[in-house]
Amino acid sequence: MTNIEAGPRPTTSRRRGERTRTIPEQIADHVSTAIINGEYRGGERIREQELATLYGVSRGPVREAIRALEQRGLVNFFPRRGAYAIDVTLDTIIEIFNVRAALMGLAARDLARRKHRGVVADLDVAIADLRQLSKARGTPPERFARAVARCGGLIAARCGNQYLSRLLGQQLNRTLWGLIWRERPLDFFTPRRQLAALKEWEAVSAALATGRDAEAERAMRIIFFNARDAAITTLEKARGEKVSRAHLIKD
Amino acid sequence: MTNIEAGPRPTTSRRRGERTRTIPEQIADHVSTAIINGEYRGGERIREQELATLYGVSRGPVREAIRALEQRGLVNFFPRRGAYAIDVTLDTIIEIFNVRAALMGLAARDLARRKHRGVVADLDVAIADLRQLSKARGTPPERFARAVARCGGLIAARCGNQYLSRLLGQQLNRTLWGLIWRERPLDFFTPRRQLAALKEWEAVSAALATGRDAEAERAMRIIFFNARDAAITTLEKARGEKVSRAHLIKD
DNA sequence: GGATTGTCAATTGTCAACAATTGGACAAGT
DNA sequence: ACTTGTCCAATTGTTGACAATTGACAATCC
Repeated sequence: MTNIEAGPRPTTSRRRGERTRTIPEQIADHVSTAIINGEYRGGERIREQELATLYGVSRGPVREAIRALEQRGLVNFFPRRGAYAIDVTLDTIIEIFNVRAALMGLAARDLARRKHRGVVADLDVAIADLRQLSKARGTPPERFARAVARCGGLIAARCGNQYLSRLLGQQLNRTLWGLIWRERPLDFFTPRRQLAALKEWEAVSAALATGRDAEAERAMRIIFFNARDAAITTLEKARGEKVSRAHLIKD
Repeated sequence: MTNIEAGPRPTTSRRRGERTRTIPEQIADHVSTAIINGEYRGGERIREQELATLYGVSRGPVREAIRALEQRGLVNFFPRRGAYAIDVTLDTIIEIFNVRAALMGLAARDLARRKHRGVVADLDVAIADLRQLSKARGTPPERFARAVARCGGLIAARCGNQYLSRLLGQQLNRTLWGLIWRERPLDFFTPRRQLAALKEWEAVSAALATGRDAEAERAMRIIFFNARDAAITTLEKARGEKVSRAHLIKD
Protein backbone atom coordinates (compact mmCIF):
# COMPACT_ATOMS: atom_id res chain seq x y z
CA MET A 1 0.00 0.00 0.00
CA THR A 2 1.40 3.30 -1.10
CA ASN A 3 0.94 6.13 1.30
CA ILE A 4 0.56 9.27 -0.72
CA GLU A 5 -0.03 11.53 2.19
CA ALA A 6 2.63 10.64 4.70
CA GLY A 7 2.77 12.28 8.09
CA PRO A 8 0.14 13.78 10.34
CA ARG A 9 -2.63 15.60 8.67
CA PRO A 10 -2.98 19.29 9.50
CA THR A 11 -6.69 19.69 9.97
CA THR A 12 -6.77 23.28 11.04
CA SER A 13 -3.57 24.96 9.93
CA ARG A 14 -4.40 25.38 6.31
CA ARG A 15 -2.91 28.18 4.32
CA ARG A 16 -4.92 30.94 2.79
CA GLY A 17 -6.69 29.79 -0.34
CA GLU A 18 -5.05 26.41 -0.16
CA ARG A 19 -7.40 23.65 -1.02
CA THR A 20 -7.28 20.32 0.71
CA ARG A 21 -5.92 17.81 -1.70
CA THR A 22 -8.54 15.14 -1.98
CA ILE A 23 -7.62 11.50 -2.27
CA PRO A 24 -8.80 11.25 -5.89
CA GLU A 25 -6.60 14.21 -6.78
CA GLN A 26 -3.62 12.63 -5.15
CA ILE A 27 -4.21 9.38 -6.98
CA ALA A 28 -4.70 11.16 -10.28
CA ASP A 29 -1.45 13.04 -9.91
CA HIS A 30 0.39 9.91 -8.90
CA VAL A 31 -0.85 7.96 -11.87
CA SER A 32 -0.08 10.92 -14.12
CA THR A 33 3.57 10.82 -13.28
CA ALA A 34 3.56 7.07 -13.69
CA ILE A 35 2.21 7.39 -17.21
CA ILE A 36 4.72 10.06 -18.14
CA ASN A 37 7.59 8.18 -16.64
CA GLY A 38 6.76 5.26 -18.81
CA GLU A 39 5.63 2.97 -16.03
CA TYR A 40 2.66 2.21 -18.18
CA ARG A 41 3.34 1.30 -21.75
CA GLY A 42 1.30 3.08 -24.39
CA GLY A 43 -2.12 1.50 -24.58
CA GLU A 44 -1.72 -0.47 -21.37
CA ARG A 45 -4.91 -1.08 -19.51
CA ILE A 46 -5.48 0.59 -16.16
CA ARG A 47 -7.74 -1.38 -13.84
CA GLU A 48 -9.75 0.22 -11.10
CA GLN A 49 -9.40 -2.55 -8.55
CA GLU A 50 -5.67 -2.72 -9.13
CA LEU A 51 -5.20 0.94 -8.24
CA ALA A 52 -7.65 0.65 -5.38
CA THR A 53 -5.65 -2.06 -3.65
CA LEU A 54 -2.41 -0.29 -4.52
CA TYR A 55 -3.50 2.87 -2.76
CA GLY A 56 -5.51 1.14 -0.09
CA VAL A 57 -8.87 2.69 -0.90
CA SER A 58 -12.05 1.46 -2.50
CA ARG A 59 -12.86 1.80 -6.17
CA GLY A 60 -14.90 4.97 -5.71
CA PRO A 61 -12.06 7.46 -5.36
CA VAL A 62 -10.09 5.58 -8.00
CA ARG A 63 -12.90 5.97 -10.47
CA GLU A 64 -12.91 9.68 -9.88
CA ALA A 65 -9.18 9.85 -10.41
CA ILE A 66 -9.38 7.91 -13.66
CA ARG A 67 -12.14 10.12 -14.97
CA ALA A 68 -10.01 13.14 -14.16
CA LEU A 69 -7.15 11.62 -16.11
CA GLU A 70 -9.47 11.09 -19.01
CA GLN A 71 -10.45 14.75 -18.97
CA ARG A 72 -6.80 15.68 -18.98
CA GLY A 73 -6.18 13.47 -21.96
CA LEU A 74 -3.78 11.15 -20.17
CA VAL A 75 -5.85 8.04 -20.59
CA ASN A 76 -8.28 6.88 -23.20
CA PHE A 77 -11.49 5.71 -21.70
CA PHE A 78 -14.10 3.44 -23.19
CA PRO A 79 -17.34 2.92 -21.31
CA ARG A 80 -17.60 -0.49 -19.71
CA ARG A 81 -14.25 -1.41 -21.20
CA GLY A 82 -11.88 0.54 -19.06
CA ALA A 83 -9.09 3.07 -19.29
CA TYR A 84 -5.89 2.77 -21.29
CA ALA A 85 -2.73 4.79 -20.87
CA ILE A 86 -1.93 7.03 -23.81
CA ASP A 87 1.21 6.58 -25.79
CA VAL A 88 3.49 9.57 -25.29
CA THR A 89 5.64 9.94 -28.37
CA LEU A 90 8.00 12.68 -29.39
CA ASP A 91 5.43 13.90 -31.86
CA THR A 92 2.97 14.34 -29.01
CA ILE A 93 5.50 16.40 -27.15
CA ILE A 94 6.03 18.62 -30.16
CA GLU A 95 2.31 19.13 -30.40
CA ILE A 96 2.08 20.11 -26.78
CA PHE A 97 4.85 22.64 -27.07
CA ASN A 98 3.18 24.18 -30.09
CA VAL A 99 -0.12 24.54 -28.27
CA ARG A 100 1.63 25.97 -25.26
CA ALA A 101 3.41 28.48 -27.48
CA ALA A 102 0.14 29.65 -28.94
CA LEU A 103 -1.52 30.08 -25.56
CA MET A 104 1.42 31.71 -23.87
CA GLY A 105 1.72 34.02 -26.86
CA LEU A 106 -1.85 35.10 -26.25
CA ALA A 107 -1.12 35.61 -22.57
CA ALA A 108 1.85 37.83 -23.36
CA ARG A 109 -0.17 39.77 -25.85
CA ASP A 110 -2.96 40.39 -23.39
CA LEU A 111 -0.47 41.46 -20.80
CA ALA A 112 1.29 43.87 -23.13
CA ARG A 113 -1.97 45.54 -24.01
CA ARG A 114 -2.76 46.06 -20.38
CA LYS A 115 0.69 47.37 -19.53
CA HIS A 116 0.41 45.94 -16.07
CA ARG A 117 3.39 47.47 -14.27
CA GLY A 118 3.31 45.08 -11.32
CA VAL A 119 3.64 41.97 -13.43
CA VAL A 120 6.48 43.43 -15.45
CA ALA A 121 8.30 44.34 -12.26
CA ASP A 122 7.84 40.83 -10.85
CA LEU A 123 8.90 39.33 -14.12
CA ASP A 124 12.06 41.40 -14.10
CA VAL A 125 12.87 40.03 -10.67
CA ALA A 126 12.42 36.50 -11.95
CA ILE A 127 14.54 37.31 -14.98
CA ALA A 128 17.25 38.65 -12.71
CA ASP A 129 17.34 35.17 -11.24
CA LEU A 130 17.82 33.73 -14.70
CA ARG A 131 20.64 36.16 -15.30
CA GLN A 132 22.38 35.20 -12.13
CA LEU A 133 21.95 31.50 -12.74
CA SER A 134 23.19 31.71 -16.29
CA LYS A 135 26.20 33.77 -15.32
CA ALA A 136 27.17 31.37 -12.57
CA ARG A 137 29.09 28.35 -13.73
CA GLY A 138 27.66 24.90 -13.47
CA THR A 139 24.04 25.75 -12.81
CA PRO A 140 22.15 22.46 -12.93
CA PRO A 141 19.75 22.35 -15.87
CA GLU A 142 16.80 21.55 -13.65
CA ARG A 143 17.50 24.50 -11.39
CA PHE A 144 17.44 26.79 -14.38
CA ALA A 145 14.32 25.05 -15.66
CA ARG A 146 12.53 25.83 -12.42
CA ALA A 147 13.50 29.48 -12.67
CA VAL A 148 12.22 29.60 -16.22
CA ALA A 149 9.01 27.93 -15.11
CA ARG A 150 8.54 30.72 -12.59
CA CYS A 151 8.75 33.30 -15.36
CA GLY A 152 6.21 31.42 -17.42
CA GLY A 153 3.96 30.87 -14.45
CA LEU A 154 3.93 34.57 -13.76
CA ILE A 155 2.76 35.38 -17.25
CA ALA A 156 0.18 32.61 -17.24
CA ALA A 157 -1.27 33.48 -13.87
CA ARG A 158 -1.54 37.22 -14.31
CA CYS A 159 -2.19 37.69 -17.99
CA GLY A 160 -5.60 39.16 -17.23
CA ASN A 161 -7.53 36.45 -19.04
CA GLN A 162 -8.89 34.27 -16.27
CA TYR A 163 -10.08 31.57 -18.58
CA LEU A 164 -6.64 31.37 -20.14
CA SER A 165 -4.95 31.37 -16.74
CA ARG A 166 -7.05 28.47 -15.68
CA LEU A 167 -6.33 26.60 -18.86
CA LEU A 168 -2.59 27.15 -18.64
CA GLY A 169 -2.28 26.74 -14.91
CA GLN A 170 -4.72 24.01 -14.06
CA GLN A 171 -6.14 22.08 -16.92
CA LEU A 172 -3.03 21.86 -19.06
CA ASN A 173 -0.37 22.12 -16.43
CA ARG A 174 -1.54 18.88 -14.97
CA THR A 175 -1.41 17.14 -18.27
CA LEU A 176 1.63 16.20 -20.20
CA TRP A 177 3.04 19.68 -20.22
CA GLY A 178 3.38 20.12 -16.52
CA LEU A 179 4.80 16.70 -16.10
CA ILE A 180 7.32 17.01 -18.84
CA TRP A 181 8.38 20.34 -17.53
CA ARG A 182 8.26 19.97 -13.79
CA GLU A 183 8.36 16.43 -12.66
CA ARG A 184 10.88 15.29 -15.17
CA PRO A 185 13.07 18.30 -15.77
CA LEU A 186 14.74 17.85 -19.09
CA ASP A 187 18.38 18.58 -19.11
CA PHE A 188 18.33 20.63 -22.24
CA PHE A 189 19.37 23.78 -20.42
CA THR A 190 23.02 23.67 -21.29
CA PRO A 191 25.07 26.78 -20.45
CA ARG A 192 24.67 27.96 -24.02
CA ARG A 193 20.93 27.37 -23.88
CA GLN A 194 20.71 29.19 -20.56
CA LEU A 195 22.22 32.32 -22.04
CA ALA A 196 19.93 32.09 -25.02
CA ALA A 197 16.89 31.63 -22.80
CA LEU A 198 17.86 34.66 -20.74
CA LYS A 199 18.03 36.81 -23.87
CA GLU A 200 14.67 35.50 -25.00
CA TRP A 201 13.01 36.39 -21.72
CA GLU A 202 14.59 39.81 -21.71
CA ALA A 203 13.03 40.38 -25.10
CA VAL A 204 9.63 39.48 -23.69
CA SER A 205 10.08 41.82 -20.77
CA ALA A 206 11.11 44.68 -23.02
CA ALA A 207 8.10 44.20 -25.27
CA LEU A 208 5.77 43.99 -22.29
CA ALA A 209 7.17 47.13 -20.70
CA THR A 210 6.62 49.17 -23.83
CA GLY A 211 3.28 47.65 -24.63
CA ARG A 212 4.21 46.31 -28.04
CA ASP A 213 1.74 43.47 -27.99
CA ALA A 214 2.51 41.79 -31.29
CA GLU A 215 6.17 41.71 -30.44
CA ALA A 216 5.49 40.34 -26.96
CA GLU A 217 3.51 37.53 -28.50
CA ARG A 218 6.22 36.77 -31.00
CA ALA A 219 8.96 36.80 -28.37
CA MET A 220 6.99 34.50 -26.13
CA ARG A 221 6.35 32.03 -28.90
CA ILE A 222 9.99 31.95 -29.83
CA ILE A 223 10.82 30.90 -26.30
CA PHE A 224 8.62 27.86 -26.56
CA PHE A 225 9.68 26.96 -30.07
CA ASN A 226 13.31 27.00 -29.00
CA ALA A 227 12.55 25.04 -25.87
CA ARG A 228 10.68 22.56 -28.01
CA ASP A 229 13.58 22.09 -30.39
CA ALA A 230 16.06 21.74 -27.57
CA ALA A 231 13.81 19.23 -25.82
CA ILE A 232 13.42 17.20 -28.96
CA THR A 233 17.12 17.03 -29.59
CA THR A 234 17.68 15.88 -26.04
CA LEU A 235 14.89 13.34 -26.11
CA GLU A 236 15.86 11.95 -29.47
CA LYS A 237 19.20 11.00 -28.02
CA ALA A 238 17.73 9.69 -24.79
CA ARG A 239 15.10 7.58 -26.46
CA GLY A 240 16.83 6.68 -29.66
CA GLU A 241 13.71 7.84 -31.44
CA LYS A 242 13.78 10.02 -34.53
CA VAL A 243 11.21 12.60 -35.43
CA SER A 244 10.51 14.48 -38.61
CA ARG A 245 11.34 18.14 -38.44
CA ALA A 246 9.24 18.89 -41.46
CA HIS A 247 6.49 20.74 -39.69
CA LEU A 248 8.16 22.42 -36.80
CA ILE A 249 6.75 25.90 -36.76
CA LYS A 250 9.56 28.37 -36.56
CA ASP A 251 8.01 31.68 -35.76
CA MET B 1 3.79 8.48 -35.31
CA THR B 2 1.70 10.02 -32.62
CA ASN B 3 -0.92 7.80 -31.21
CA ILE B 4 -2.98 9.60 -28.66
CA GLU B 5 -5.76 7.19 -29.31
CA ALA B 6 -3.99 4.22 -27.80
CA GLY B 7 -6.20 1.42 -26.67
CA PRO B 8 -8.26 -1.43 -27.94
CA ARG B 9 -10.01 -1.27 -31.20
CA PRO B 10 -13.77 -1.34 -30.99
CA THR B 11 -14.87 -4.84 -31.75
CA THR B 12 -18.45 -4.14 -32.52
CA SER B 13 -19.53 -1.82 -35.28
CA ARG B 14 -18.94 1.44 -33.54
CA ARG B 15 -17.73 4.34 -35.56
CA ARG B 16 -14.37 5.94 -35.00
CA GLY B 17 -14.52 8.17 -32.01
CA GLU B 18 -18.12 7.34 -31.41
CA ARG B 19 -18.72 6.25 -27.86
CA THR B 20 -21.72 5.14 -25.97
CA ARG B 21 -22.91 8.06 -23.93
CA THR B 22 -22.69 7.14 -20.29
CA ILE B 23 -25.15 8.37 -17.73
CA PRO B 24 -22.65 10.69 -16.06
CA GLU B 25 -21.86 12.26 -19.43
CA GLN B 26 -25.50 12.85 -20.12
CA ILE B 27 -26.00 14.42 -16.74
CA ALA B 28 -22.92 16.58 -17.17
CA ASP B 29 -24.09 17.84 -20.53
CA HIS B 30 -27.54 18.49 -19.20
CA VAL B 31 -26.28 20.50 -16.26
CA SER B 32 -23.88 22.32 -18.56
CA THR B 33 -26.68 23.68 -20.66
CA ALA B 34 -28.58 24.56 -17.54
CA ILE B 35 -25.66 26.62 -16.26
CA ILE B 36 -25.20 28.39 -19.58
CA ASN B 37 -28.87 29.07 -19.96
CA GLY B 38 -28.85 30.78 -16.63
CA GLU B 39 -30.96 28.24 -14.80
CA TYR B 40 -28.36 28.40 -12.08
CA ARG B 41 -27.40 31.82 -10.88
CA GLY B 42 -23.72 32.55 -10.67
CA GLY B 43 -22.35 31.02 -7.51
CA GLU B 44 -25.42 28.96 -6.81
CA ARG B 45 -24.75 25.73 -5.03
CA ILE B 46 -25.24 22.45 -6.80
CA ARG B 47 -26.18 19.58 -4.51
CA GLU B 48 -25.49 15.98 -5.36
CA GLN B 49 -28.61 14.48 -3.86
CA GLU B 50 -30.75 17.07 -5.57
CA LEU B 51 -29.46 16.10 -9.02
CA ALA B 52 -29.60 12.43 -8.13
CA THR B 53 -33.31 12.52 -7.38
CA LEU B 54 -33.89 14.78 -10.36
CA TYR B 55 -32.35 12.29 -12.77
CA GLY B 56 -33.48 9.24 -10.88
CA VAL B 57 -30.06 7.80 -10.15
CA SER B 58 -27.91 7.48 -7.09
CA ARG B 59 -25.24 9.98 -6.10
CA GLY B 60 -22.41 8.05 -7.69
CA PRO B 61 -23.00 8.99 -11.33
CA VAL B 62 -23.91 12.50 -10.25
CA ARG B 63 -20.59 12.89 -8.50
CA GLU B 64 -18.80 11.87 -11.66
CA ALA B 65 -20.77 14.38 -13.67
CA ILE B 66 -20.00 17.18 -11.25
CA ARG B 67 -16.31 16.39 -11.26
CA ALA B 68 -16.37 16.48 -15.06
CA LEU B 69 -17.99 19.89 -14.91
CA GLU B 70 -15.28 21.03 -12.56
CA GLN B 71 -12.62 19.91 -15.02
CA ARG B 72 -14.38 21.83 -17.75
CA GLY B 73 -14.43 24.90 -15.59
CA LEU B 74 -18.20 25.14 -15.41
CA VAL B 75 -18.44 24.77 -11.67
CA ASN B 76 -16.17 25.76 -8.83
CA PHE B 77 -15.60 22.89 -6.52
CA PHE B 78 -14.45 22.93 -2.91
CA PRO B 79 -13.70 19.63 -1.18
CA ARG B 80 -16.33 18.69 1.36
CA ARG B 81 -18.15 21.90 0.65
CA GLY B 82 -19.69 21.21 -2.68
CA ALA B 83 -19.92 22.61 -6.18
CA TYR B 84 -21.02 26.08 -7.20
CA ALA B 85 -22.07 27.21 -10.65
CA ILE B 86 -19.72 29.69 -12.26
CA ASP B 87 -20.83 33.12 -13.21
CA VAL B 88 -20.74 33.54 -16.97
CA THR B 89 -20.11 37.17 -17.70
CA LEU B 90 -19.49 38.89 -20.97
CA ASP B 91 -15.85 39.21 -20.04
CA THR B 92 -15.63 35.46 -19.72
CA ILE B 93 -17.06 35.11 -23.19
CA ILE B 94 -14.48 37.51 -24.57
CA GLU B 95 -11.76 35.49 -22.95
CA ILE B 96 -13.02 32.30 -24.45
CA PHE B 97 -13.16 33.77 -27.93
CA ASN B 98 -9.60 35.01 -27.58
CA VAL B 99 -8.33 31.60 -26.54
CA ARG B 100 -10.24 29.98 -29.31
CA ALA B 101 -8.73 32.41 -31.78
CA ALA B 102 -5.22 31.57 -30.65
CA LEU B 103 -5.75 27.83 -30.89
CA MET B 104 -7.58 27.92 -34.20
CA GLY B 105 -4.85 30.15 -35.52
CA LEU B 106 -2.33 27.49 -34.64
CA ALA B 107 -4.47 24.85 -36.29
CA ALA B 108 -4.65 26.86 -39.50
CA ARG B 109 -0.94 27.46 -39.42
CA ASP B 110 -0.16 23.78 -38.99
CA LEU B 111 -2.52 22.94 -41.78
CA ALA B 112 -0.99 25.48 -44.15
CA ARG B 113 2.46 24.09 -43.53
CA ARG B 114 1.31 20.61 -44.38
CA LYS B 115 -0.57 21.69 -47.49
CA HIS B 116 -3.08 18.94 -46.99
CA ARG B 117 -5.02 18.96 -50.25
CA GLY B 118 -7.91 16.89 -48.95
CA VAL B 119 -8.75 19.23 -46.13
CA VAL B 120 -8.61 22.27 -48.36
CA ALA B 121 -10.94 20.58 -50.79
CA ASP B 122 -13.39 19.69 -48.06
CA LEU B 123 -13.17 23.15 -46.63
CA ASP B 124 -13.99 24.63 -50.02
CA VAL B 125 -17.10 22.51 -50.13
CA ALA B 126 -18.12 23.80 -46.72
CA ILE B 127 -17.36 27.34 -47.80
CA ALA B 128 -19.51 26.85 -50.88
CA ASP B 129 -22.34 26.20 -48.44
CA LEU B 130 -21.59 29.48 -46.74
CA ARG B 131 -21.65 31.22 -50.09
CA GLN B 132 -25.00 29.78 -50.97
CA LEU B 133 -26.49 30.57 -47.59
CA SER B 134 -25.22 34.12 -47.60
CA LYS B 135 -26.46 34.74 -51.12
CA ALA B 136 -29.89 33.43 -50.30
CA ARG B 137 -32.18 35.89 -48.61
CA GLY B 138 -33.39 35.37 -45.12
CA THR B 139 -31.01 32.64 -44.02
CA PRO B 140 -31.62 32.14 -40.30
CA PRO B 141 -28.60 33.17 -38.24
CA GLU B 142 -28.41 29.83 -36.51
CA ARG B 143 -28.40 27.96 -39.80
CA PHE B 144 -25.45 30.02 -40.94
CA ALA B 145 -23.79 29.53 -37.57
CA ARG B 146 -23.97 25.79 -37.99
CA ALA B 147 -22.39 26.02 -41.43
CA VAL B 148 -19.59 28.15 -40.01
CA ALA B 149 -19.14 25.67 -37.20
CA ARG B 150 -18.62 22.96 -39.80
CA CYS B 151 -15.81 24.96 -41.36
CA GLY B 152 -14.17 25.43 -38.01
CA GLY B 153 -14.67 21.82 -37.04
CA LEU B 154 -12.95 20.72 -40.21
CA ILE B 155 -9.87 22.76 -39.42
CA ALA B 156 -9.84 21.68 -35.81
CA ALA B 157 -10.27 18.00 -36.51
CA ARG B 158 -7.73 17.66 -39.29
CA CYS B 159 -5.07 20.22 -38.49
CA GLY B 160 -2.52 17.47 -38.02
CA ASN B 161 -1.89 18.22 -34.36
CA GLN B 162 -3.80 15.51 -32.54
CA TYR B 163 -3.34 17.09 -29.17
CA LEU B 164 -4.75 20.34 -30.47
CA SER B 165 -7.63 18.57 -32.18
CA ARG B 166 -8.53 16.90 -28.95
CA LEU B 167 -8.33 20.16 -27.08
CA LEU B 168 -10.48 22.03 -29.57
CA GLY B 169 -12.91 19.25 -30.28
CA GLN B 170 -13.40 17.58 -26.94
CA GLN B 171 -12.04 19.34 -23.94
CA LEU B 172 -12.96 22.86 -24.89
CA ASN B 173 -15.94 22.23 -27.08
CA ARG B 174 -17.76 20.85 -24.11
CA THR B 175 -17.05 23.88 -22.05
CA LEU B 176 -18.52 27.27 -22.52
CA TRP B 177 -17.40 27.57 -26.08
CA GLY B 178 -19.36 24.66 -27.41
CA LEU B 179 -22.41 25.71 -25.51
CA ILE B 180 -22.31 29.31 -26.55
CA TRP B 181 -21.82 28.36 -30.13
CA ARG B 182 -23.91 25.31 -30.62
CA GLU B 183 -26.63 24.99 -28.08
CA ARG B 184 -27.48 28.60 -27.95
CA PRO B 185 -26.76 29.91 -31.41
CA LEU B 186 -26.34 33.60 -31.17
CA ASP B 187 -28.15 35.60 -33.74
CA PHE B 188 -25.26 37.78 -34.63
CA PHE B 189 -25.09 36.43 -38.16
CA THR B 190 -27.00 39.22 -39.84
CA PRO B 191 -26.96 39.25 -43.65
CA ARG B 192 -24.12 41.75 -43.59
CA ARG B 193 -22.17 39.61 -41.12
CA GLN B 194 -22.80 36.53 -43.24
CA LEU B 195 -21.19 38.12 -46.26
CA ALA B 196 -18.26 39.26 -44.16
CA ALA B 197 -17.82 35.79 -42.67
CA LEU B 198 -17.84 34.27 -46.12
CA LYS B 199 -15.05 36.56 -47.23
CA GLU B 200 -13.07 35.77 -44.11
CA TRP B 201 -13.30 32.05 -44.69
CA GLU B 202 -12.36 32.45 -48.33
CA ALA B 203 -9.22 34.21 -47.17
CA VAL B 204 -8.37 31.28 -44.95
CA SER B 205 -8.91 28.84 -47.75
CA ALA B 206 -6.71 30.84 -50.11
CA ALA B 207 -3.90 31.01 -47.59
CA LEU B 208 -4.16 27.31 -46.86
CA ALA B 209 -4.12 26.37 -50.52
CA THR B 210 -0.93 28.29 -51.18
CA GLY B 211 0.74 27.25 -47.94
CA ARG B 212 1.21 30.75 -46.57
CA ASP B 213 1.10 29.72 -42.95
CA ALA B 214 1.45 33.08 -41.24
CA GLU B 215 -1.34 34.47 -43.34
CA ALA B 216 -3.53 31.47 -42.67
CA GLU B 217 -3.08 32.00 -38.96
CA ARG B 218 -3.86 35.68 -39.22
CA ALA B 219 -6.95 35.09 -41.33
CA MET B 220 -8.23 32.49 -38.92
CA ARG B 221 -7.76 34.71 -35.93
CA ILE B 222 -9.56 37.56 -37.60
CA ILE B 223 -12.58 35.32 -38.02
CA PHE B 224 -12.80 34.72 -34.31
CA PHE B 225 -12.09 38.28 -33.32
CA ASN B 226 -14.87 39.48 -35.55
CA ALA B 227 -17.21 36.79 -34.29
CA ARG B 228 -16.30 37.83 -30.78
CA ASP B 229 -17.09 41.47 -31.40
CA ALA B 230 -20.35 40.65 -33.09
CA ALA B 231 -21.32 38.33 -30.28
CA ILE B 232 -20.54 40.94 -27.68
CA THR B 233 -22.58 43.58 -29.39
CA THR B 234 -25.51 41.21 -29.58
CA LEU B 235 -25.19 40.06 -26.00
CA GLU B 236 -24.77 43.53 -24.63
CA LYS B 237 -28.16 44.39 -26.01
CA ALA B 238 -29.72 41.14 -24.89
CA ARG B 239 -28.41 41.34 -21.37
CA GLY B 240 -28.26 45.05 -20.87
CA GLU B 241 -24.71 44.55 -19.67
CA LYS B 242 -21.84 46.73 -20.79
CA VAL B 243 -18.29 45.63 -21.26
CA SER B 244 -15.06 47.50 -21.67
CA ARG B 245 -13.61 47.29 -25.14
CA ALA B 246 -10.23 48.48 -23.94
CA HIS B 247 -8.41 45.23 -24.38
CA LEU B 248 -10.08 43.55 -27.26
CA ILE B 249 -7.24 42.20 -29.33
CA LYS B 250 -7.73 43.24 -32.90
CA ASP B 251 -5.28 41.20 -34.92
C1' DG C 1 -21.01 43.29 23.76
C1' DG C 2 -17.72 40.39 21.44
C1' DA C 3 -15.28 36.31 21.10
C1' DT C 4 -14.94 31.43 21.91
C1' DT C 5 -16.68 26.92 22.31
C1' DG C 6 -20.16 23.16 21.89
C1' DT C 7 -23.80 21.00 19.43
C1' DC C 8 -26.32 19.45 15.46
C1' DA C 9 -28.40 18.96 10.95
C1' DA C 10 -27.03 18.93 6.26
C1' DT C 11 -23.90 17.48 2.98
C1' DT C 12 -20.00 15.33 1.00
C1' DG C 13 -16.57 11.30 1.12
C1' DT C 14 -15.93 6.41 1.21
C1' DC C 15 -17.07 1.78 1.24
C1' DA C 16 -18.67 -2.91 0.09
C1' DA C 17 -22.09 -5.43 -2.23
C1' DC C 18 -24.73 -6.23 -6.19
C1' DA C 19 -26.05 -5.69 -11.29
C1' DA C 20 -24.76 -5.43 -16.03
C1' DT C 21 -21.68 -5.72 -19.71
C1' DT C 22 -17.66 -7.23 -22.14
C1' DG C 23 -14.27 -10.06 -24.39
C1' DG C 24 -12.34 -14.42 -24.75
C1' DA C 25 -12.53 -19.50 -24.81
C1' DC C 26 -14.49 -23.23 -26.66
C1' DA C 27 -17.47 -26.09 -29.36
C1' DA C 28 -20.39 -26.96 -33.22
C1' DG C 29 -21.75 -26.14 -37.75
C1' DT C 30 -20.73 -24.75 -42.72
C1' DA D 1 -10.20 -22.64 -42.30
C1' DC D 2 -13.93 -19.69 -41.10
C1' DT D 3 -17.99 -18.32 -38.96
C1' DT D 4 -21.52 -18.58 -35.37
C1' DG D 5 -23.33 -19.34 -30.84
C1' DT D 6 -23.01 -20.14 -25.96
C1' DC D 7 -20.93 -19.98 -21.88
C1' DC D 8 -18.07 -17.73 -18.11
C1' DA D 9 -14.70 -15.11 -15.63
C1' DA D 10 -13.21 -10.53 -15.26
C1' DT D 11 -14.30 -5.90 -15.01
C1' DT D 12 -16.94 -1.83 -14.91
C1' DG D 13 -21.46 0.61 -13.48
C1' DT D 14 -24.62 1.56 -9.79
C1' DT D 15 -26.56 1.51 -5.43
C1' DG D 16 -27.58 2.32 -0.47
C1' DA D 17 -25.46 2.59 3.89
C1' DC D 18 -22.21 4.52 6.85
C1' DA D 19 -18.30 7.83 8.21
C1' DA D 20 -16.40 12.36 8.32
C1' DT D 21 -16.56 17.18 7.73
C1' DT D 22 -18.69 21.62 7.38
C1' DG D 23 -21.33 25.76 8.53
C1' DA D 24 -24.80 27.67 11.31
C1' DC D 25 -26.55 28.59 15.56
C1' DA D 26 -26.87 28.53 20.49
C1' DA D 27 -24.60 28.61 24.88
C1' DT D 28 -20.89 30.17 27.59
C1' DC D 29 -17.08 32.93 29.17
C1' DC D 30 -14.36 37.19 29.58
